[in-house]
Amino acid sequence: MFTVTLFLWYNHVISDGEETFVERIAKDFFMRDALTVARDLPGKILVSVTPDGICSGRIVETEAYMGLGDRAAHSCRGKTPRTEVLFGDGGYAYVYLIYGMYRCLNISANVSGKPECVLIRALRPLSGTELMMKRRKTDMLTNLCSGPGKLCAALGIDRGYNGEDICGDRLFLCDDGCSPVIRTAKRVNIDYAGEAAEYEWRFLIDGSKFVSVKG
DNA sequence: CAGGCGATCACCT
DNA sequence: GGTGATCGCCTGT
Repeated sequence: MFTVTLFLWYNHVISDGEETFVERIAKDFFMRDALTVARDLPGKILVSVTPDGICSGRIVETEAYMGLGDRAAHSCRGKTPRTEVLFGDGGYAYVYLIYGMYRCLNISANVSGKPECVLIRALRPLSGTELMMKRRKTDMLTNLCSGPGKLCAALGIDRGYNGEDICGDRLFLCDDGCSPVIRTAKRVNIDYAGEAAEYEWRFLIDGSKFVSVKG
């Protein structure tokens, strides 16, 4: 199994005893349109640091939400208290409660005034799997982070993370040079969005066993 | 200020 | 494949 230990004071990981340097992803990565960011994120490593421990996983599935013209986007009808963070600069977490009991993690994209974001839909677990298994009450690796609600539970992300800097101390992303083959699909559970439901704005690592739903 | 509902998940058949 | 859980947010009165 691929195990990673992250040392926060250096930007490197140790993978199966071999040291590999990684780059922390900076704000400019997220200051681009959400479609570009959503396509570039699969393969990158998401890291969560909490008092209980450090968890990380490789992003294997994302969706782009394009704001004002996108009927599936929460921000399509303008600014509300909930969606306020989307109207700021890219690179901040948008975390909301869905179906009364689960949370979804998005990263705001593009510049201030363009309320776009990328939904993180699934991870391949890398480090901190024991902690994630404890939080999720399952020991099945392919079921640990295979959905937006699941990965938030696994990483300990609650609504206190809304507005959190995605290049910060509690939450950040790394690039270890992985450049997987990406395929597209329609976004999930947005049947209400009319024509926008047909757009192929979901991005997955081709062949990954860790995605949420096939499509 | 009340009512409807959702960018999901787990469990059932 | 079908459905119930569960609650904050948004909309329309």
